[in-house]
Amino acid sequence: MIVTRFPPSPTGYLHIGGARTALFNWLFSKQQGGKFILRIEDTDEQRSTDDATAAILESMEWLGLSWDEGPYFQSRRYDIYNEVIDRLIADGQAYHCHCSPEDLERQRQNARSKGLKPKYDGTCRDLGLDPAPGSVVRLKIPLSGITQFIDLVKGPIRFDNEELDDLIIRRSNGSPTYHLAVVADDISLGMTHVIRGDDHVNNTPRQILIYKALGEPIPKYAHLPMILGPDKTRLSKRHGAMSVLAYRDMGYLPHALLNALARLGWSYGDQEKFSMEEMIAKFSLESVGKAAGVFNAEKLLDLNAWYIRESSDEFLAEQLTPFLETQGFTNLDAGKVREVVSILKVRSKTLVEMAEGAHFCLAEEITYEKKGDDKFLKPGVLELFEDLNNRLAAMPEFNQESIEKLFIDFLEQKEIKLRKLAQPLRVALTGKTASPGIFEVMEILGKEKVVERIRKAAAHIKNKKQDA
RNA sequence: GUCCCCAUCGUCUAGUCAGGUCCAGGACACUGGCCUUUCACGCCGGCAACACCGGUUCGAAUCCGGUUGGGGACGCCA
Repeated sequence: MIVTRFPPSPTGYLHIGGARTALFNWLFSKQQGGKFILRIEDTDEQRSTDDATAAILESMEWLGLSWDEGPYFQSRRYDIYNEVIDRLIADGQAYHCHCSPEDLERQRQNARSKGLKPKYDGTCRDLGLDPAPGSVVRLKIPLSGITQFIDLVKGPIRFDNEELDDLIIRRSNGSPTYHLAVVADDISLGMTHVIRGDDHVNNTPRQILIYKALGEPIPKYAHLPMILGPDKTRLSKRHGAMSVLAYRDMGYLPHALLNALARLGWSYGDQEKFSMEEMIAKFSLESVGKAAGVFNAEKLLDLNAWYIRESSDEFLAEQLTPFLETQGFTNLDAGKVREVVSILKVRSKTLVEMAEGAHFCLAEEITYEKKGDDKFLKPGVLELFEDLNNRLAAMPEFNQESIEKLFIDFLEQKEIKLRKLAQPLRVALTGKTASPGIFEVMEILGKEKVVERIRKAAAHIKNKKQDA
């Protein structure tokens, strides 16, 4: 059985790069009928926080990237790492090093000045030193030869062992370092596939060498291309909202984000939209591209609008509710929400936008947008409003069809075009110059509210006249 | 600096492994039009790319070499 994992370090929020890595691991394991493990890499006590861990779990749950095992916390697995390190020392594969951080800095400077790669010079490698305060444990890297692997997305990659130095596997404070912990965990959890960001390519030979020193089978590797900001540099905070939770709060549907992420680096012919089932069925590491790519926020927005349009009213009403609540609506009428959702979904790109669009229907009072007020609520419409309102008030049945019929007669009598009446009415009824169709708006509002709002608009116009 | 990786429209990409069907296809964005009670949706159209130079070949976006450009890594971070 194949086993994949997503191992974030809890030093910040889950951003879209990490989310994509998690998604690809998840897709691959689902497709192969394997197992997907979540592991929190919190060996850096200084920078790891519980808040970050919580945010990561929340993000994963919101995205629906469920894990089959874990979350494991590396900070609670030190016994495993220590056993591995001690074994390496006992086997002569690792040694105690007494060089100070200052020594190391000097060595790096030295190498750099000679135009070489900065690295440890191996001072303590063959000294047979005992542990001492401040000492670390290093792995013996072969002095020559090459280490190579076949990357499932990039193809064969090889490194000269001379490029590598004896990496530290146990810090002076006794804790294991990243490379050691990752390998020890991946061995103990039975990892078969390591799917991770491009930035780990250079780490791979070191990790392979740890497997070799341990005599353990080496997993398959797949390195995903980096996600870049619009300026083509590595994604970071200054590129704006990159946290998964920020997208949730901006009103994106998890499926839309997932779809956008999947298409960043992976493709399936010309297909742009995938249900989760399709994504799982069609995903393959082979069709992951090699080149780094820029995250296209506009495409995500378009995708989000599309998924909103395609979703059921029930689902959307449920998704929309938290947004309505943050906008101050309480005791929502579920039926009302569903109704307004159904006419709003074709014109909402995000749930935030949709919640704003729902105001006219859910709020008791509306306020007129200045632009619409000035342009359409003018004395010229007063008489139309009053006449129309009398007729509307007398309607026995108040639905789109009957309203439209009444309008046809009314417009004919007054000899005006619908557009002359619709815009002023729209402002009177919704406060805005853009809204769903005017008949839809009227039906959803109901006769009582419609009549009242038209009356208020008329009064408002008269007021303006007096002021002027 | 050293090593590793990469290179098709502004962006995401198809095509590259098995060279001709590609004067390069799709999507987003932008844009012209149609529809229309506004805003959207929808529909029709437009703009726009094989980084460069050599080589192999009857023929190269596709294969090879180099150049340039970009990204990544060089931590007692992960």
